[in-house]
Amino acid sequence: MEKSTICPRFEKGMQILSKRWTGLIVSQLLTGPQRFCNIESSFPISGRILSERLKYLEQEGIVKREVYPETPVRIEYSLTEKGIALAPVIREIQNWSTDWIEPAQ
Amino acid sequence: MEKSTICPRFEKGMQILSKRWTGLIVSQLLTGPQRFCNIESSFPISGRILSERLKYLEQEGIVKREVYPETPVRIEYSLTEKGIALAPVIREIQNWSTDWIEPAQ
DNA sequence: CCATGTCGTTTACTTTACGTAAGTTAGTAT
DNA sequence: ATACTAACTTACGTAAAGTAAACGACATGG
Repeated sequence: MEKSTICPRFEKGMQILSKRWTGLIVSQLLTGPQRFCNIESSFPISGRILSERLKYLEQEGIVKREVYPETPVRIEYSLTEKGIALAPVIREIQNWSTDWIEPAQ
Repeated sequence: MEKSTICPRFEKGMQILSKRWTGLIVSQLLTGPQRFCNIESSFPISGRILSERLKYLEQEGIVKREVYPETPVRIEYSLTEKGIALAPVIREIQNWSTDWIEPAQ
């Protein structure tokens, strides 16, 4: 295993996107801000990993976490500008999937 | 962990792209057909995993493996039509990385 | 013939990531 | 007090990935 000959920014971007679930979480948040339990029920991710990923994406400046001290307290996750900028990536993955993945596995 | 409420094709596409290294392998092969050792030296992937991923991508119909019985034997990996169709996805990830990832980590 | 080298791949073993299930905390309702 | 929900967190087992060494096919050189 040697060092890269490719662009480190691209490598880092890929690293984020190729972490399991991050793409789906971003695509889900592109439909609008929402709470933990809503994301959790959108695809078969475990709560433990969703929690871990949201924290990671927050660190990467892609996701924003906001606490609304209502009653009951509401915690809402949304995309930052950096996260919203991933929309074209998600769109292209959707296009490719529609064109090249067979509907029935 | 529950079932998905999202498009299964998109979920499958995401699954492929969010497997570690697949995006980088595809982006490397977009620069042209090449052999194992060349891909291996493009980024810090281990030979064991590169071998595993190429087999996986071949199964998914994204990568094509061709053996040229020269001396020494040459094995060349290239993208299928399905693989080449990933170019816009890779391009958008590159754009996003250029715009949003800081050069020095 | 036997040692040496290369390429792609495989095996054995360790480390890290992920999945499952149960527990925690804070607030609300019954 | 008890029960319930949302959002985590902890503990633990399994699966995936990393490291290092070895393998088989072939070629070359002594």
